[in-house]
Amino acid sequence: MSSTARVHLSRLPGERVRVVDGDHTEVLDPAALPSYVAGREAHGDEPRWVWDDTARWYPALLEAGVRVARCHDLRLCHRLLRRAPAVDASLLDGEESALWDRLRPFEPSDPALFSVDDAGEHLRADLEDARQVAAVAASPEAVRLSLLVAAESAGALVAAEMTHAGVPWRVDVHDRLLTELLGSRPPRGARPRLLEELADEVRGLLDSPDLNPDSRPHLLAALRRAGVEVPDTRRSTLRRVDHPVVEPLVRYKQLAHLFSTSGWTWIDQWVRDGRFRPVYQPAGSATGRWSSNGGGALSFPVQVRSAAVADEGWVLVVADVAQLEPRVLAGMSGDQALARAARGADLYQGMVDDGAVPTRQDAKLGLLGAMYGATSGESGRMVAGLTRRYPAAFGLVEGAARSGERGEVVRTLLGRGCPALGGGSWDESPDAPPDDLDDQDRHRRAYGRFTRNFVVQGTAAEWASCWLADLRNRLWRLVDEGPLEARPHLVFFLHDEVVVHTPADLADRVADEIGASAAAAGALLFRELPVDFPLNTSIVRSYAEAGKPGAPPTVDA
DNA sequence: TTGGAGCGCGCC
DNA sequence: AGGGCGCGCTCCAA
Repeated sequence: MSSTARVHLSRLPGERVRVVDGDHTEVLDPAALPSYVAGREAHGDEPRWVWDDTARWYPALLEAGVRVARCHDLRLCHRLLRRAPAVDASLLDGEESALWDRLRPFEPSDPALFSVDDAGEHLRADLEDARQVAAVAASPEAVRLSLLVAAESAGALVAAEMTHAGVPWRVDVHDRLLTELLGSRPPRGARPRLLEELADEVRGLLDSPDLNPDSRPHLLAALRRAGVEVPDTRRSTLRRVDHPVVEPLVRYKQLAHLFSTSGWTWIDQWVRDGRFRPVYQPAGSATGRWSSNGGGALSFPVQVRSAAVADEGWVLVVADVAQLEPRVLAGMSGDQALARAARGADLYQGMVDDGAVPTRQDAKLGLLGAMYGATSGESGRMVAGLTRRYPAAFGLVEGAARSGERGEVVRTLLGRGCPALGGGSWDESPDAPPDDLDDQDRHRRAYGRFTRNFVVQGTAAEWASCWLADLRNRLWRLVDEGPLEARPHLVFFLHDEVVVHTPADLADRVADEIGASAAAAGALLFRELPVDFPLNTSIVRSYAEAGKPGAPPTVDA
């Protein structure tokens, strides 16, 4: 690791904080921590703060106006290193290591630093950190793992900062939208007027006055009585049926979904003081992608994005990567031909221009099919032809699938290992391999599809972490002073997309930095093979205006 | 009353 | 027989 000082923070019984800085140890009152940290940051040496869980320590610092430059998140990295195939796991064993194995992510509902019967209260950050540093150093993949560990920790800082700042949210706009589509807010437990009218229309058309359209069995029975035979009530299934009930029923399902997932209850729960503050879990999924356990940050529908509106005099800079995963595949596999197709804004078109496929749609189907393990249909057929044109790229995912089918674990470019077959979290069957041979075979094949996708999705997540980490620093340097939320700052991240809230006069520079950090992330991960990571970037007042190619950037009201 | 499973939806 | 996730709903067992 670098010469950066590592300062270890641990909780002590009696609500004290132990600070270990090299040979120097002191004990602080938690209330004194922000000024201590601010003092160390101000000296410019920017130590690496080592703590058990960023989500536990950092919010209070941010609340006090203290931003840190770097950290090491022991819980995240412990998990990572435990599973990394290139790490000698025995180096992680030692005093308290079983407790680190069991440490759960910090929950925002917990008291910030101390809770009564919390085993973690006694965990020694300095001891665990020493084991992790040694485990990385001893690995043949030390360089890549160091990068991964740093990027993941930086991601944890970004997550806490985004929750702290929040997405600017106009409740009045959201409410107006809901009222137009659903009618005014109903009393608790009731349907809004327009939704109820649609339900009535469906009941009438199916001649089932008591039907609850939210109940699948009832709905299936009512459809059957009306002569509609369907295996399920999915929208795509219903659309194939020719019956007058289909149109109002599909509309009902759409609006019911909006009402329940993004309606007034959601506003009450997640929007405070004009900010939507989702809770992120960096590396919360098996592949290393972020997950979210609050606010539905990963799925808030396009329909309500118009309520995300920049503050007066500010704008949102929205940027997403075009075809992130195929580009990552090109980079990690070293596939020269695919990398060549990836020069420029549209990788799929690049494959067409390359003469590999007749149409853009074919390119997309074939590539996605290869990454997801499609075996049949149009997608499956495309894969065969493309394998000849892009042998390294297609060979890489194919190899990962074979490894999985043999029951082996696979790893990402930076060394994250996937969960073992039957190990639990990759699917819902913890152990107990099926006794039936056919089932066992199916199980292995499913695992092969998982490992196939894991290598690409996981490496894409690593690219995104590096992107975020670099962008975070660049944004911070754009302005000389002021707390985080008074400067250009990240407010949202979703796999391959970022949103930055910034004073309008800095928007162009922010857009440049987003592009520069994307290029930097690519160079960092795939130095041997330059792959482009072009962005669709919009400067908008409202999130809903973003992402329309050709739409003029609107900077005024 | 509660918790988990399964469904269907939405995001990538 | 296409990967990852969260969430709200209904239904049913405890």
